[in-house]
Amino acid sequence: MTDEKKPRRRPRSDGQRNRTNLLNVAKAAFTAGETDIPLDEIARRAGVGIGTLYRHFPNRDALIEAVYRAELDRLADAAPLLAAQHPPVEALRAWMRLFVDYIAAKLVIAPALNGLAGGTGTLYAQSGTVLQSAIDGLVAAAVASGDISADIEPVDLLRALAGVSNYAAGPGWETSAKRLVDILIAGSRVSTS
Amino acid sequence: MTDEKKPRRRPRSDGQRNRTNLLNVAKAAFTAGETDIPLDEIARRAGVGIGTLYRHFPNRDALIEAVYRAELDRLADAAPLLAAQHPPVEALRAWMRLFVDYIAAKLVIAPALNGLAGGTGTLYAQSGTVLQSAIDGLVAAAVASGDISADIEPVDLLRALAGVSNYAAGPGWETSAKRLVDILIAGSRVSTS
DNA sequence: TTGTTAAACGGAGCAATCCTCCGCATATAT
DNA sequence: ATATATGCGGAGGATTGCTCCGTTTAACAA
Repeated sequence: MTDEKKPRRRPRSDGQRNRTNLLNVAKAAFTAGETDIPLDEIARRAGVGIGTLYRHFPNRDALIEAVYRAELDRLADAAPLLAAQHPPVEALRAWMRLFVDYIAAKLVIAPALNGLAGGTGTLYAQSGTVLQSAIDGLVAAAVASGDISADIEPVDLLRALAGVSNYAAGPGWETSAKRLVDILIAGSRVSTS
Repeated sequence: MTDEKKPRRRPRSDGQRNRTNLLNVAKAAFTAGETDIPLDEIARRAGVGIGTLYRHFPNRDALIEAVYRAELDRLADAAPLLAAQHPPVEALRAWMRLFVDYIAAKLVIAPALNGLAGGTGTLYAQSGTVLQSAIDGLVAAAVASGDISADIEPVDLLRALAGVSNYAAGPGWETSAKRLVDILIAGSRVSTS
């Protein structure tokens, strides 16, 4: 497997520009709830040909994943920052709330995302990792400080949060989601019984 | 709104039979992970014409919802049964575990289901109610017995469980899901701090 | 049993969408 | 200025969702 990268040339500037254009347009569309928008339409709005879209993103799922990944990376990056500013348990809570805020900010990538899950589930395996490591650190710190139980698996919390994004509809869902965060925190503490 | 039903005749037997046939075939296909199966194929496997499928279910989403609803009803029906057999908190825990089991039994209707959420979200509003009332009863009993906090909104727990179904992939997901149930129960108890 | 009628059936065909293919244009490097 | 690899663009084949309407058949009455 000689998998070496040989960048004989620098990547072309127009290519980069078109790529980010496509991502922005797609993100805007998905955010606006137009999850079933034809790909031709996305290409048109971005001012490129359909062929260009398909070169950058070989199929619909790849495009969705790319949009999704970009946002998740930003969310993941917030974790170490919060860890530096708050005591462990509060950092964890804050991050989970941030997760909720992301969904509230109409960055509802979840629905689009879930369409993929039906296929292989590989998307989660890939994209999940950045969130995974983000929350891993937060939980590890809280365990180390003796605040929450060592039995807690970070992925459990992630699953719960993911669920929120699906039910993210109807009035009052946001307060409900934040209550859930508190329940999760309370349930994760070292047993006081 | 004269919304009266005038069943001038009894429903035709072949109609009923074809309808259940379609539901069974669709359920089998979705369960097997073929969420993207063409509707023509479903009709073929059920031994009916495509037109028949579309009369019973006006579009793909309607078919998915019908499959989904049938399973959810069964899950909801289990709630009062469990309530009669266990103390309140344990009944709640048992029901939530049953929820997990349903997903484990490859009744993964969730992925298909989530595809719809992107649209209007009305599906959740409709189908969610049967689960809602099921868990409402369980929680109310647990609150009444003084075991869990009155602040708990049942829907919060439902959201979390729904999340599990999305992340239902990879080895060990099931134990993770059951751990989550325990966390939720622990977090819902009357605060001991 | 036989006739009548409303209900259900079935599949050809239209429209929309996904994605491929390949000749053309342009940015990069010499 | 020239060469060439990289990226662009859109026509078109294949697939799928859904509609429409003539034909078939089960339910009911006499």
